[in-house]
Amino acid sequence: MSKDELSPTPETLAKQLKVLADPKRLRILNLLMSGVQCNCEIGDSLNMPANLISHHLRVLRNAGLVQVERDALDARWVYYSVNEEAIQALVEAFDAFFDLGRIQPRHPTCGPKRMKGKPTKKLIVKPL
Amino acid sequence: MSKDELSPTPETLAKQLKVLADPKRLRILNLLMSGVQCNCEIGDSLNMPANLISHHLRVLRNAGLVQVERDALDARWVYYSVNEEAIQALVEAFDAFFDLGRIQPRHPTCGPKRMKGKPTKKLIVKPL
DNA sequence: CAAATAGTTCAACAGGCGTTGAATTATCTC
DNA sequence: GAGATAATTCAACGCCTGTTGAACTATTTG
Repeated sequence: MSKDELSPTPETLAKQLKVLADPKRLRILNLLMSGVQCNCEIGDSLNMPANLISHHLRVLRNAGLVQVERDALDARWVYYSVNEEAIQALVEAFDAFFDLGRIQPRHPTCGPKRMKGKPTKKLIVKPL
Repeated sequence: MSKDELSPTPETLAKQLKVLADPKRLRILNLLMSGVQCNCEIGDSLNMPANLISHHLRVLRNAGLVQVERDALDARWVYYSVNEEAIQALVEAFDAFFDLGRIQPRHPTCGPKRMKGKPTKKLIVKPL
């Protein structure tokens, strides 16, 4: 049985995917899921300038995918971590949208006029 | 037990998500999964010019997410359909990358110097 | 208080890409 | 063959955004 969550609208899903559709942001997320959290550590691993990391982390934070903490002993250090609930919700939305169970058989309302009687028969022939 | 597929590299996943991170392309995919397949029908449903639809369908086709057929009786009509195997693989890659089971406990290699002994204790305090 | 450190913010540039309108191709009808 | 139809391709514009370097804030150290 396929998932019974209602799939999100294309607009909202596209907005979330736009945040993820960047290699460096995904590399940052990848590190965060591996337990790396210090901002400077991310910069070292990815060979990225600190300000660029700040920028991408801000995008991820605005999307609610990432959380921030400050070190209690030395407030200059900040630690980022993945928001598990948000990731969970995102995966569910993605899976619901692309659930293969949603795929319906073809039912075109247009096409050659003479096909009016039985419009949904064999097609193919030339793959273009 | 979580999925045992190895998660894709951030670069390859970002490339695939870039294709999906567009509202109109997602709306097209949404229609294709609902059984609508005629190019003109998509244009009617979405109030989009035909050439723009062609453009987006090309992007989706280059990504392998969509297939094309021509009408056997009237070759002017083309019908698009979702490539189920590609969608399946995409969902699996997405789920594998964002599998919460991948999340490791924090193990920072940097931080305040005096914390050298036990670096991974309580932090939080100010949410910034 | 001055210097150093971790991180953020700002301004500006450059490339990519979605959008648009017109031209082009391919096919079918009369 | 002429005209109509479905779709694609082409050229051009404009905006969004990732990137860069410098300035700025906040905090800690000596």
